[in-house]
Amino acid sequence: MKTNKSKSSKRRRPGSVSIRDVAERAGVSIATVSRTVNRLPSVDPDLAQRVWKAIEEVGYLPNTQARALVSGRSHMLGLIVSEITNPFFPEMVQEFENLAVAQGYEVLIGSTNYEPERTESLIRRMLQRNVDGVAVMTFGIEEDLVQKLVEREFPLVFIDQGPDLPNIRVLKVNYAEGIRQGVQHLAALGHREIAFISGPLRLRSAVARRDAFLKSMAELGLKVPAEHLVEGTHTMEGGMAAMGSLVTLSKLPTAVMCSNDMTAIGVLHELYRTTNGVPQDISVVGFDDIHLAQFMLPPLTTVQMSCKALASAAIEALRAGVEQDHPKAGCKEWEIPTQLVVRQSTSFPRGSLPATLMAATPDHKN
Amino acid sequence: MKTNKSKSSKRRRPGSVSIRDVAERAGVSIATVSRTVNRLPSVDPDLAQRVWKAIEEVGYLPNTQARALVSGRSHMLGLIVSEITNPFFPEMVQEFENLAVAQGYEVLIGSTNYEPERTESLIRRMLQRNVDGVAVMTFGIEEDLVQKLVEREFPLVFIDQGPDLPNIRVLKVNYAEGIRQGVQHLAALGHREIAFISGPLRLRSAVARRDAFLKSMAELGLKVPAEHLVEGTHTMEGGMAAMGSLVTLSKLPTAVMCSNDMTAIGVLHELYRTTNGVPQDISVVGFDDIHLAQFMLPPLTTVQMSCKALASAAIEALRAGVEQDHPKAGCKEWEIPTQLVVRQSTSFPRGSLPATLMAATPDHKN
DNA sequence: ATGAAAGCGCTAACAC
DNA sequence: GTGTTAGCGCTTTCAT
Repeated sequence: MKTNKSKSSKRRRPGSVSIRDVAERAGVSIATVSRTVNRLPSVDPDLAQRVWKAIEEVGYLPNTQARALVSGRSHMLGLIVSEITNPFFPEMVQEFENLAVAQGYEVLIGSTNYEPERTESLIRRMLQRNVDGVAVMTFGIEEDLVQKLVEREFPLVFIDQGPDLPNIRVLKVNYAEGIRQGVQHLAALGHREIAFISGPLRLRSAVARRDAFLKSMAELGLKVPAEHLVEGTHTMEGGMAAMGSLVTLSKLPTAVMCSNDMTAIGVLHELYRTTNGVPQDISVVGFDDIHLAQFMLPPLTTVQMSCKALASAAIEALRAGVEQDHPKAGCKEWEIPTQLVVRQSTSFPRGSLPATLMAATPDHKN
Repeated sequence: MKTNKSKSSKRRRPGSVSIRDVAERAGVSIATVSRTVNRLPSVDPDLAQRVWKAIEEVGYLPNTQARALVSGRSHMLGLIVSEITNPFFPEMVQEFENLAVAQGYEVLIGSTNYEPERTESLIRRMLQRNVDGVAVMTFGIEEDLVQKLVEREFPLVFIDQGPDLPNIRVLKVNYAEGIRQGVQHLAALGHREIAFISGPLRLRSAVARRDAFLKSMAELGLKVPAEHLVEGTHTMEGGMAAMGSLVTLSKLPTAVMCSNDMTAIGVLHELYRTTNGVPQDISVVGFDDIHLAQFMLPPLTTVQMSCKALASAAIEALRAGVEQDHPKAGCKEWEIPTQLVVRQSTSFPRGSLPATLMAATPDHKN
C-alpha cells in the first residue's frame, strides 16, 4: 500500500536489482532471501533452492553498501603506499590484493606521494568509506597523521614502528640483516670505500637503513667519510643526482649501496652516461629486489625485502585486529626478514686484483 | 523514547560518530546538520556556524556508504587494468586517481592478470560495490566479460573498441601514427630487416599494434618474413624469450620493434646476456614510454602513448556517462595520440656506414 | 522454519 | 529556515 511492490522501486539505476525483487519472484519474504544468501542453516532446502533460482533469474547481486551499513563492517581494507609508481609498491599491492580478495575483503588503495596533504585526504577518505582497517605501508610517515588515525581507535598496521596502542600492529623489517650481508659481500670482494645513498632522511625507514649500513661498516672497522653518505629521494632521478655528485669526489668510492632499487637504477644510468657502457668500475647494491632488478644492465645485486611477506603479514595483522576471535589477535609485532641477492652489479674493485683473476671474473671483459 | 539518544548508538565502532551526535551537540535536527554539511544555501549562517563547530568537536565524518545508499550514487569509479605490476599501469592509475579524487570520486582498482576468472570476480565485486562506472583499460578483453557489463546498463569506458551502445564510450588509440613514426625512423637509419615482437595475439590491441607495424612496413615496400614476427607476452620474460629465438635465425634482423616497453627491456637484457655489454648491434624500439624507459641502458627509443591522456579521457568519458548533463554526454569516441620518442637504443645498422660516419654516431664507440 | 518490523546513517520530501 | 519523517537495501531481533 505504501510502496509500489509490483514493480521494482522507482529511482534505481536500470539493471539494478534488489532483495525485494528476488523475494517477490520466489514468493518469500526478504528475510528468507537474506538468510539464503548468507547461507544460514535454518532455511528449508527446497525454499532455498527456489530462492537461488530466483536470484539467478533476476540477476541479483547483494548491495555491499547496504550490508556494510547494517553490519558495521565494510569488508574493505585501506592500503596506503608512498608512491604507486615505484615498482616495489605495485608488487606489494598485487600480493595484498590477492590475499585480501581471497578472504573476502576489498582494497582501497592510496598513494601519498610523500605529500602530507594528500595523506591527510587519503585518511579522511578511508575513514569515510568505513574501511575495516588500514595498512600504512609507506616507509616513513608524518607524526600527526599517525595521531589522526590513532584517535579513531581502529585496526592499523604500520611498518617499522608505531605507537604502542592496543589496536596497532607493526611490521618490523629486519633491515640490519640484509644490509649487513650486502656490506660484507662488498668487503669480501675487496671494497673499502663504500658510499651509501639514502632515502629522504625525514622518513624513518630511510634513517633505519642508513644506520644499518653505518653499523655494518663499523663492525668491519671501515670508515665512512661524510661525503660518502648522500641523501637521495628513493627515485631514479635521485640516484642519478647522488651518483653525479659522488663522481666528482677526489676520493671515489669503489662501491655504492642504495636505499632502494630505483635509486640504484638511477646510479647505473648515471654511470652509463659517464662511461657509455655497462657500469663495471663501480659496484652497486640496491634494496627491495623489485622484479625489474634482475633485468637491469648489469643485473642488480640487491637486498631483498619480500613484498609477499610484507603483504601477507599486513593482511594477517589487520585481520587480527578486525576479527577479535582471530588466532593471533594478541600479537603486536611481525618480523619481516631481508636477505642479499647477489647478481652482477657487484664485482672486485677495479685494478685491485692480478690480471689472471680479473680475466676469470665474469663481468669484466678486459 | 524509542532509541537511546543521550548516548551515542550502541553497536558502532568506538570512535565512530554519526550525524545524530552532531545534531545533539549543536542542538539542532539531523536534517539541519545534513543541509549544513551539503552546503545548502537555506541554512541560517549562525546555525551553520554552530553545526560546523559541533562537527569539529565531535570529529564527525559523513558515512559514505549511507550517503551512497540513499543517493543511489556511490561516487566510486572502477578501474580495471591488465597487470598492476607492468609500470605503465601504475603510471596511469596515478593519473586516473588524481583526477578522480579531484572530482570527488574514489577509485576501486582491479588487475585482471589476464585471467578470465579474476576478471569475472572483479566485475562482480565492482557491481556489488555499486561503482558509478568502470574504465576497462586492459588492452584486450574477453568478449563475454564485455557482455556481462553491458547487460547492466551502466557507464563503461573501453580502450580501442567496444559494443556500440548508448552507455559505452571508447578511447581510440592511434597506434598507426606512432608505430609508423617508429618504422620510418628505423628505415631512415638504414634498417631493412626489422622484426616485431607482439603482445599476446588474443588481445585486440596487440593485434592492432602488429597490424600497424605491418602496414607501415608495407608502405615502405619492406618485406617482413614470418620468422620476424614473434608473439610475446608483454613482459620482460617474453621479450627475452622472443629475442632469444630471433637471435638463432640465419638472417638476423638489424632492428626490432616491441609491442610494449617491458618487452623491449627484456630484449635489451637478452642482448646484454649475449654480448655482455650495452646492446648496440641491434636497434630496439619500445611502446608505451614508461618513465623507466629513459633510464634503460641504452635509453630506450619508444612510441609514447600518454597515460595522462588516457586517464583524463577515461575520467571525462566516464563522467559524461554518469552525469547526464555533462557537456560531452553525447560524445562516444575519444582520440588518444601516440608519437615516437627517439633516444639511444636505435642507431645505424652495424657495418652499414663508412667508418667516418660511424665515428660520428654518438652511441658507437668503435 | 518463516515473516514482520526495527534500524544502520543518511538525504529529500513534506510540514510548519 | 528548520524539524519530522519516509525510505535507500540490507541484517537481525522478535513473534509466530
